[in-house]
Amino acid sequence: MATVAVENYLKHVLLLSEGGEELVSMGDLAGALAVVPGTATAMVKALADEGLLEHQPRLGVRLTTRGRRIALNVLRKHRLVETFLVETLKMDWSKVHAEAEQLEHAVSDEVLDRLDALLGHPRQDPHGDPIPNRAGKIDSQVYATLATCATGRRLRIVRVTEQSEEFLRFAEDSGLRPGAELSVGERNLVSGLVTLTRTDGGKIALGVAAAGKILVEPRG
Amino acid sequence: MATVAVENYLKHVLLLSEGGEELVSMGDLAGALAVVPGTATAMVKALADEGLLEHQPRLGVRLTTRGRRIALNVLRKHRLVETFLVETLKMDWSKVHAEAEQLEHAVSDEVLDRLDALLGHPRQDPHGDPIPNRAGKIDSQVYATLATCATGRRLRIVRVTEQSEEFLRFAEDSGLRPGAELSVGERNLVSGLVTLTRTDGGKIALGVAAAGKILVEPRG
DNA sequence: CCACCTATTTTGATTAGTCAAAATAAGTGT
DNA sequence: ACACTTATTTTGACTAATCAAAATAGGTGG
Repeated sequence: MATVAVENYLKHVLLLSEGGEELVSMGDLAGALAVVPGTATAMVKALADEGLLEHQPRLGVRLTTRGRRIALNVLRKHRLVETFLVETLKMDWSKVHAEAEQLEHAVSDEVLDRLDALLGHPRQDPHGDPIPNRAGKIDSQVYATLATCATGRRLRIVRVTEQSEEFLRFAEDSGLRPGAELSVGERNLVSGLVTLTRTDGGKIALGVAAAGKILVEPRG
Repeated sequence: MATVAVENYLKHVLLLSEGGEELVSMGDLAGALAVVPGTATAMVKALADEGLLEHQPRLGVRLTTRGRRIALNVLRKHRLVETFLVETLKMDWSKVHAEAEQLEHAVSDEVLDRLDALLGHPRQDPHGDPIPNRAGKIDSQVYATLATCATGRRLRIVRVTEQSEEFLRFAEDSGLRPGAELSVGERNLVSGLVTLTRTDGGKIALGVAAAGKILVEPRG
């Protein structure tokens, strides 16, 4: 059975490869896992020996089919647990990521399936992140962000791709959660400022980096 | 923060001391944790240095106040999680012990409190084991067992003190779960056999060791 | 009192995961 | 082509938790 550390390495390789087939650099992986680069190299070598990922020295890593299967299962646990914490236990969506980081390694497949049923087989978690189904299939639709979308049009927030508690608390306080509707007033590339208008007329200013974390679709 | 191993050592010292103040022998502790005796000695020495338990060499160990506080919190998590798995997720009570062994180390105090509220602050888990409250207080009523109680009287099962899946499946199939009513027909100390009569008239034979795992109170 | 049995402790090794710091490989610009 | 920068890998050391097996300490029975 995969240890907690192994599950975390595989999960982060999956997240960093955006679901695609690109190589993930050792630096990015080490950064995501908060370990020094040498540690990541050592661990990656071991995981490659186990056949869970493919290591191209000095270039990066990519999941094997087996590794991907495990990573998707961990991600499914993470996101279903987050959904449970918000929907059933009424926890604040800014806190559930940290909780799920622990629980994702302790929840069995049977509990997972029962949670899934209890919640009505949700497709997204509270942040709008897609939940892989039991077969490991995951919606990977590409959305525009508040940093890249057309201005003036009516939009709906579909996803917030940032897990830090501070960011999410800010988003919550500003009404920027999945499902909320708004439009982009103006975007100043020089100052890096994006101005939003909520349906209630309220205006919010946002840095372009933060705006890039918020995915939207045209309302319709 | 206490590691998983530390939490397990403290929890098992608590369980083996029956809530009382008696010393727990190293052999019993090592057995409960499924480690060799030398491992338990080493770990106990470390925990004593941390001030979590008191080690009397060659005699045994006992929890300190700090160790007891942690152990009770772990036990509370274990039993509330079991209750959640049975009540909310409708899992079989014979399986929830193993699940809770994992989850008890991953559930935060905040999630714990919300589970407690969701379940309506239960006093016992599905096996009838008392759940410590948040302050660490735990019902420690002494009950008779099917091996020690008077024969002929009408009884109610209050608790089944054995966690193994096989035993619990047998108990379930025989209608021996907390709340069930029955009486002890006869008890043969020579053969070690206990005969039970259910309310529906059905008879069940049980070894005296198994009978000792089932706690009862006079119905009334 | 001595030999023996049993529980406990010690000692030496092992594994997983980690860090710090030195060594190396791969560009990049001049 | 050469010196530089930067990412990656290697090396050596450490911690937590464990096992196997040898050493030891208490009783217990004769």
